[in-house]
Amino acid sequence: MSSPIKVLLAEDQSMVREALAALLGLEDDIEVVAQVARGDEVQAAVGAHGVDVALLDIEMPGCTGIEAAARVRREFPQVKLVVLTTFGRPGYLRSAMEAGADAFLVKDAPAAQLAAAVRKVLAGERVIDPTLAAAALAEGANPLTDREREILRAAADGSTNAELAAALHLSQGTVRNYLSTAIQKLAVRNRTEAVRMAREKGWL
Amino acid sequence: MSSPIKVLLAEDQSMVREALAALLGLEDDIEVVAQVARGDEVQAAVGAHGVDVALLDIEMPGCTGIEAAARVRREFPQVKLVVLTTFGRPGYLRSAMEAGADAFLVKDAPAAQLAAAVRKVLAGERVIDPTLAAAALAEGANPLTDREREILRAAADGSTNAELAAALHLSQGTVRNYLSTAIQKLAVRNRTEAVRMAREKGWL
DNA sequence: GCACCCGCATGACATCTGTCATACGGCACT
DNA sequence: AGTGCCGTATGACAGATGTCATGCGGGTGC
Repeated sequence: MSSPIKVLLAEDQSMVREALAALLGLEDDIEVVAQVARGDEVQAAVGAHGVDVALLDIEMPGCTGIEAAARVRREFPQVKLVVLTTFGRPGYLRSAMEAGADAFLVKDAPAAQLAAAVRKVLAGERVIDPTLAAAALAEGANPLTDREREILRAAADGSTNAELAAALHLSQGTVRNYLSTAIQKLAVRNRTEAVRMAREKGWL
Repeated sequence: MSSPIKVLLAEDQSMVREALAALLGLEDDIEVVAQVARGDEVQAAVGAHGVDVALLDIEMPGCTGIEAAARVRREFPQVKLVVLTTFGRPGYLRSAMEAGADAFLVKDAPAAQLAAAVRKVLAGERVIDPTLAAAALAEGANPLTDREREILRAAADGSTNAELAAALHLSQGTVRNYLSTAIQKLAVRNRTEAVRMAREKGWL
């Protein structure tokens, strides 16, 4: 074996992050050289430590792991990217792949797959749960327009049409039209269900 | 040192669970003797392994860690209970304490606190984040009645009044009345905000 | 150039939601 | 026995929400 694989860990919950570090630390050929708790610190840390593989959680403050992946891919194209997430949402998988991820793992997969994925991506392989890949292909692409997504996201907290209109500088009628088309595209019956559905699919 | 502290780990995401096990495994005086992925498997596992400390995540299939804690407390009063959660919701802390938990940790606390908490509860101490304890005391108890909570929970997925009425065998007007009083108690302006607020407080 | 989609807007209409007053039986506490 | 809260219910009303038709300007693709 030559020098160990240098890994960066990005995950906002300290306890989980450090636990994953402990797990990877058990492997002789892997060394966790950096840990960050925010998406917007990933890029700098990758640059500073000569990282081979970046392990990115999706849900993080600062920016999402997917956004972070895209940035690293642009600036350091040789760095391998593993996206790790709690939720196996097909839409997440799709965006992760579009951002240039080499592997996509869900946190309820067995722990052994983590180290295995690190080694595989370094060998040039891609690692994706086949079930999830099938689901992502089956459900097709996100049918929502940018505006519809924006409004759904803003409506998620229970804001009224009037508040949405004010926040997004739109007329109230326009807000209602967008919500209405989103509701139809998602085949649901009101904004609450629309938000739930979009979240579930990873389209939000 | 006598024999190591026997710990049970209950957490549904395998990767996180096994990572936490790796973390605790680094400690000489702690041994993870059992791992379960469901709340309803905790009780049996505690009985089968002569566990000293049970480490319970709240969000789990089967039953919640809090419910599991209450059951273990009833059947095995000498077992120490550490509740571990992603969300530092004051209402969760309150219910965990009422269920008989000895410690309450949030996952974004430093990893070192985990092993420390295990040792402390075994020594008879209680471990609670002081900030969270203050918040729990400041906000008072859950103001919602059983029925209100039940209806809020059912309304969370975007069901209409008619559906709620059918599901809960109530008249539509009654559903609206309950939602209305819940909305007022939570000082919000519609059901969506009410659900969000109740979730945030850990009252749902 | 012409279709087509997107973003934006208005107005009208039907339905859903939230509020309020009021009522009754049951239970708990005084 | 009286007071008060909870669960349940009804009816009426105002305001929010969802749908539909229609319109306009800008961009993209053929």
